[in-house]
Amino acid sequence: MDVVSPELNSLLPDEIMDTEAIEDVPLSQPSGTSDQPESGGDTSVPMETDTPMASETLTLCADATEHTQTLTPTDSSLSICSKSQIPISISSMSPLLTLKPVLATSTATTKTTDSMTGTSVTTSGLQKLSAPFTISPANHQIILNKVASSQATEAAKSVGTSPQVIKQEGQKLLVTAIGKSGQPIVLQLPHTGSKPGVSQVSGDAKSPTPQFKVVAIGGRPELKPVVAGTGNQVTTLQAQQLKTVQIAKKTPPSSAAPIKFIITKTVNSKGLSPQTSVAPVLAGRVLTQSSPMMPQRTISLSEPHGTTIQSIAGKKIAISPLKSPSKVTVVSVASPTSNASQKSVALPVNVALGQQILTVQQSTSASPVKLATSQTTAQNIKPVQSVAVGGVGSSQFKTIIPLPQSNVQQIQVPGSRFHYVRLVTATTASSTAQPSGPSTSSIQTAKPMVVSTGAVRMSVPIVPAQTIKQVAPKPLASAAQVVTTTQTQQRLIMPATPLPQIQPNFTNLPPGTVLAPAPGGGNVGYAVVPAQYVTQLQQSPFVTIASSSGFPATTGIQTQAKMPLNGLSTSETTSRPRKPCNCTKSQCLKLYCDCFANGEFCNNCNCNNCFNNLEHETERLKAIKTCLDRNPEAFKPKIGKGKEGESDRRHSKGCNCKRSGCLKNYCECYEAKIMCSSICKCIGCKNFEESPERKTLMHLADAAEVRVQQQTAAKTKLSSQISDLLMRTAPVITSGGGRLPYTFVTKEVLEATCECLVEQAKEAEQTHQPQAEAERMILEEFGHCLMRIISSAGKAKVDSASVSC
DNA sequence: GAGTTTGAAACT
DNA sequence: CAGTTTCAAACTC
Repeated sequence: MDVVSPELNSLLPDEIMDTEAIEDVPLSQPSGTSDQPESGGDTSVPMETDTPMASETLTLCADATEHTQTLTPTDSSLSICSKSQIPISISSMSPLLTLKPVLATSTATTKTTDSMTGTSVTTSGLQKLSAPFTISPANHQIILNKVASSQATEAAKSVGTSPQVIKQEGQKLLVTAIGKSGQPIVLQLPHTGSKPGVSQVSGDAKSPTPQFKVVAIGGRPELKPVVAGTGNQVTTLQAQQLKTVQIAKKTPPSSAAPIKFIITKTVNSKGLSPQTSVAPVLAGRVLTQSSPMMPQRTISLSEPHGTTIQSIAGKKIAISPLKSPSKVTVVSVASPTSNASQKSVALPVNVALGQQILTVQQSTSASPVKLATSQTTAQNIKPVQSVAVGGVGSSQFKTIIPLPQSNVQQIQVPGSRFHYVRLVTATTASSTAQPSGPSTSSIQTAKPMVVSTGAVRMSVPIVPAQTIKQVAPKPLASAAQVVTTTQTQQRLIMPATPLPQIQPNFTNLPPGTVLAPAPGGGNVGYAVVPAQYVTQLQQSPFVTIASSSGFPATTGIQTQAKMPLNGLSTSETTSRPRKPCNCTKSQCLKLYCDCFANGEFCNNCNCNNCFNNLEHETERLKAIKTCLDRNPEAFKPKIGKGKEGESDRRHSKGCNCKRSGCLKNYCECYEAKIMCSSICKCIGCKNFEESPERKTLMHLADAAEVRVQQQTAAKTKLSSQISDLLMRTAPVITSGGGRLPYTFVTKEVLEATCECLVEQAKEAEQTHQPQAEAERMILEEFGHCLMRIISSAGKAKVDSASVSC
């Protein structure tokens, strides 16, 4: 069941690689406290799910109020409450339930709502979900009660907690709690249990239409029943559609990691294919059901480290960047095709929690990442390329998002760090099992990848750069590829379909790279979108990815990576608005364009005929490929550390200046505020340590800077003085010094003055004075009024002074 | 703001 | 790899 290769596993953080939960089905107490500092600052994150179906709701409630979710619709229901007395009850026809609750205390409330269909997902304050379970075979319900923390901690022991397995008639519900904070709780409801040691009882043959209606997690009082159909009946019965709802729960700073729930529902609308596979991926874990012949349904409830919320329903994807430290971008892609025989959603999610990676993969290969993969899925697995580009300690995540037919919509919530990407995969009727697709064996490359069956595939690996460096830099088989680069920024790549024709070397992909499907090719492309550029995409209908702003630059390399030529720090560069380009002929697809060279999309630029945007994914991809072909390091920072042992930054290639003396910004070294080095080929260089010209220039620059600072300070001081003066003079001075003249212009005075002016105007009108004369008369009267006011003011002041004296 | 200078990128 | 051209930023007026 493991999909992650051992070597990769070894590289992954413990939190991510804690996969024992899945395999170890035995019950275990939820782990203890979460070490996760992440705050629950974000209280709610709206999620958007596309649910063509009627509203379906899965509710997990953890709030103080006692919520008992009992989903006892016809078939099955899932209800999880984390309240102390609140049970998690799961009822399905033939469920095999594995519950691995993580001890997570989260107060964050996440709500996902599908306005279209009314599907809503709500997660709130899910607190320690823990055993014991209460299983009532009679009504197919499993009640998971919150266990006292002490129990949980004991059972949890160090980090991981063994999963709790509840067997119930062939279906299983996996609630996986990862011992460490930040790890997901996965609830999986495969129709048939394939795991050893788990009694596999076929679902109730009489089970009604298999449906999962789980949408709400958290403290929403109104809980809707979750209906989970048995996997057995899927074949021709009800129209099924794949629905995936992922709910992320935020974790308060002190509490355990937030819980993210992913609920995936596969609904075959046409019932064309008996095989329906849903591979929910939660917090880096993918639980897949493997039942070759049986339709699969998986409900995954995961608790991500961060506040990420994923809502995947049908065709929509919600991506929510997290607050640091859990800088996680979650991307979900679902593209159920109406008549696709197999509708599967693979939601492999690699979530980097801070520096952590959560990798969820769907494959049968034994990898540290544990997942339940349906065999049927394997049959239908299409090649999925998940590229994890992790910059060394990069402070940002980049996301490569499969762009299904350019149907990516950005959903952004103002004021929220959560960014959502809606990926609408073009409907392909041929999503049926594709033998030509990557074989399962290829998928089993034991490399971090995510393979999903059906038309939709998702892979969201986020690899911390420092954690993984060269995992699979080499292009892999078409089926699955994992590319890990030492890019300074982390990227999130979500392949949704077979690899596009253009497969540039991801190792050097620039941030913001969009890997688009080849023209006329597959319906899915790749978009590499740096998180910090999400804002650039607000106007873009395609992709939205958000990033957390608080990514700290952990390493010098990282800082340098984000340090453009100007030598600014990462925070500086990210916070400072990028200078707009003015390209006219390059279409912003050549390195002439700074935006393109920096891996950014043009935004608010002055360029003409710009192709450096998501609207021109293909062209941009080609351009990137061209640049990489020409120079594999074209998109790498030019300013990096020097030779080993050298701490000073230096230009990677050196400059070639001839006339500027390397003392103008023409020189890239000078522009980066670094001195030329031995690798420079400049002529007449004056940009060296002892250069008098350089010193003079530096002094001048310093002097200018000081001057600017002084001017700024002077302006500030002057402004402050003016404000202070106004503040002091505005109010009437009643004691001592009297009042300034204008303070005598009270309302009454104004009214009187106006009356005088009006009277003067009337008089002029009555006397038939010309307009000019009338104006003169009025102005004259106004002058008289002013004189009287001033006179009165002076008199009053004198009187006041005399009185005071 | 227009024109010039400059050097990296692109091209041959 | 070197020479040339293209390009956009930097700079000057």
